[in-house]
Amino acid sequence: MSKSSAAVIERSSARGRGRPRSEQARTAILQSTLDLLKEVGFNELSIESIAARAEVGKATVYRWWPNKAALVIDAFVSVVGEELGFKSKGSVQNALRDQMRRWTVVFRSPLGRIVASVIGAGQSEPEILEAFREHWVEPRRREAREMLKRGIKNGEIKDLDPDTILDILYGPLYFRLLVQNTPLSSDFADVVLSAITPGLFQ
Amino acid sequence: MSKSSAAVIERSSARGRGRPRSEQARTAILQSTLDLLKEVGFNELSIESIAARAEVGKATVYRWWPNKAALVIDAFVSVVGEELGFKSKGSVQNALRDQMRRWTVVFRSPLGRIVASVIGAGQSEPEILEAFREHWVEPRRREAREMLKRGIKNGEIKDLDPDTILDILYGPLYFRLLVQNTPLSSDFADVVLSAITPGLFQ
Amino acid sequence: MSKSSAAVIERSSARGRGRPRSEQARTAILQSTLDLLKEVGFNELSIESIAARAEVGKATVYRWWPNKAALVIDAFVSVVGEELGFKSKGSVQNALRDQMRRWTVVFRSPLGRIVASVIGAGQSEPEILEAFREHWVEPRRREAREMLKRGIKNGEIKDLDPDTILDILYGPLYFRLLVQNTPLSSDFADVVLSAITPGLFQ
Amino acid sequence: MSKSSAAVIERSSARGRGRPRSEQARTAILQSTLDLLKEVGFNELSIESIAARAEVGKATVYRWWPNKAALVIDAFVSVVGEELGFKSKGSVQNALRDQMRRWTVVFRSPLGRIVASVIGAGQSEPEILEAFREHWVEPRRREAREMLKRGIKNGEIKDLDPDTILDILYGPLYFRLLVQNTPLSSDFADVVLSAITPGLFQ
DNA sequence: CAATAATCGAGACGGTACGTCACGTCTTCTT
DNA sequence: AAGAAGACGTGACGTACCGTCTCGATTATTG
Repeated sequence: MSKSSAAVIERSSARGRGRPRSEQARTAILQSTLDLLKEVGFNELSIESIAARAEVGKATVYRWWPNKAALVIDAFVSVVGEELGFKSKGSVQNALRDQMRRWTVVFRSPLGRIVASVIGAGQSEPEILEAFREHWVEPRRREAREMLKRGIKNGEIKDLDPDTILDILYGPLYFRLLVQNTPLSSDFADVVLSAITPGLFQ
Repeated sequence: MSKSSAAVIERSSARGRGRPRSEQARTAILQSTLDLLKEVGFNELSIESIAARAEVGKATVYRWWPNKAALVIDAFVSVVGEELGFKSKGSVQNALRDQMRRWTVVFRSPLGRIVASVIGAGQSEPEILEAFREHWVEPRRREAREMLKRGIKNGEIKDLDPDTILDILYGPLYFRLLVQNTPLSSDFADVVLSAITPGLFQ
Repeated sequence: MSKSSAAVIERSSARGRGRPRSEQARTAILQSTLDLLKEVGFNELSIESIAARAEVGKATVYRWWPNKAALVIDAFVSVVGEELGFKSKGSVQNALRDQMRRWTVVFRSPLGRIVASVIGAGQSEPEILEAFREHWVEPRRREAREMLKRGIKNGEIKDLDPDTILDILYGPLYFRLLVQNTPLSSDFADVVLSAITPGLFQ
Repeated sequence: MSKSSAAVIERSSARGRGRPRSEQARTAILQSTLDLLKEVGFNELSIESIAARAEVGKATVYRWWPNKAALVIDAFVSVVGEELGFKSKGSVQNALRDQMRRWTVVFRSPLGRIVASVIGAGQSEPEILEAFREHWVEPRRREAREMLKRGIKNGEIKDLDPDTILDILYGPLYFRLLVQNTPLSSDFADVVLSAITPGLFQ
């Protein structure tokens, strides 16, 4: 979390001569963005209101983020913690169940609405989607892929492409997050995993 | 197409005294909306540009649709054909495979981008999501549910909630449509179905 | 005065199809401009404040005037009455004295500060100066030139270029208006005319 | 040039402890100001662009000049040479003709545009006008006044207030400089002087 | 067949937010 | 202490659309 946005905005960077960037302004902007994102959603979110709430000049926002999309991504990334990693030490199956359940919790929280907003905004702005994949999907997939590969190697699960497996497992959760046809309960995670279990585990 | 917008705009059948609504204007507006939706996405879509392209007064748009969302929904609904119904007459499994494959084709077409735009826009505007479910998801689910119930009754598939099954089957397709991490090939439909088969079919 | 600004902004103009221009808005904008011009001067004058005071959208200002300069000129011209024409019916000499005296009065009034502002602004923006000459200098010169030509024809004054004569007569008044080294009294007009009399009248 | 800016900025002769003021920076700033004043005029002149062109920190400009007006005045004063003094040793009339001709040359030069800019800027900012009178008008008037008084005393010219005479003689030149209705030729100086001669010289 | 009435296009209206620019101030390191 | 660099909060710029409104013109039904 600490230097999360460094991935998007190159700070540090040789320490130039002028007045250094205000960390306070940066934090206030990201926080205001998150707050407003939750309150009004991406479409109604205006740079003007972000700057006003952060008590910051509009130009300071534009100095560091080229557009609303980049700012939203950065705010989003800055808040993405480690709470979604795999914690179970047991079988692959247990680890998956445990983590999928935790995702349903996250998806029901305000962070879930932000994730949905970001994917939604990404449908109009490719770079948002790109950043979403890079900063949200990929970091989680990296870990999951390793675990699945281990499972494949030790014969616990069938030899399928790990990314395909993950699309199948998490796709339904995203579907309910985004389409909201049915509430996203923890049970749903269990059902999805159970349904896939015979086809996945040997 | 005929009664498409009737769902949103209740046109009086009483046939008042004045000049009747111009069918040409209505069609041109919906078509311009679809075209621009494909070109620039929902966020960058402006009523101003729609009216200009349709060669129509802005007030004519506002007279018939209360906001951009309603217009997009109506345009979307007007273009949703019947081409996505179940056609196979064989087993449930074959019908599913056949239709899932056809969905990947649709999702790769311009209509796929529109579906994605509508879901995306729906993340900020609940009524768009509501309309998406009502006019897109539900009509297709109705048919699919019947088929699954038949499969359950005749013992071909396990006794699970049909909607849950459909979320599991189609969720991954929507995931790829929306997140675009991997191209949506027809093979993917087969893989999803295969993976779910042992857990679904008895 | 009534349709004075028509010279700058072409109104009337065949009566297009759309909603007609709001005369009320136009008047309020010109009046606000004059008021603010007197209060803060040309440099500190902002379109934003003009629009706010006129209770008008900023875009309405920009729709009709390309920039601050054009607006100031138009406001300026709209207030230029006929009070500066030649009224005396006697000799050319009497007419000149009478009018030069009246100019010193005008130059000491708020209108004088506006004239000075316009000339001042014109030093940075050529089109302001152009408009000043066209809408202020030239209309007055036309009349004066005729009178001088009559005086030359009937032998009252020497045969010099009328514009040169007028530059000599009015230049000193403008000098005091602009440089403000000495207050512009009516007496000064008399002194200038007296000094030039032996060289001008035969 | 040497003590030019002393009039505006009182530089301490006490020679404080720290790094002394950079003469190079001061010169570069004044030169950039003059250059840009010629190029874009007073209104479009920005401290930002002056500092950039002088390759100087913005704060360095603000440290020594309180505002744009003071800087322009200082730059203007720094460039005002002695080349406009009276050189002719003959009659007052010859001296005036000679000098007025030289003024038309100056007014057509870049310095003429600067003089015009300064007077123009002075219409919005009184201190500029004040400085213009003090540093430009008055030094020249001092000399001219003496000469006129001599002429009055020896009977060459009539007993009129010298400043009034000078306003009458130079007003028309300033008028053409500022209003630009007619090019400022040397001939014009002769015409003005000739026209005033019978009323001025005995 | 005229009168009435709702629609149409066009486009101006008061607004809001955009992204940019310069303001004058400040904070850092360098000279 | 002064310099350059450059970030800061502020506020106006000129533009694009918003959703509303007023026009003249058009096209129906109704008396």
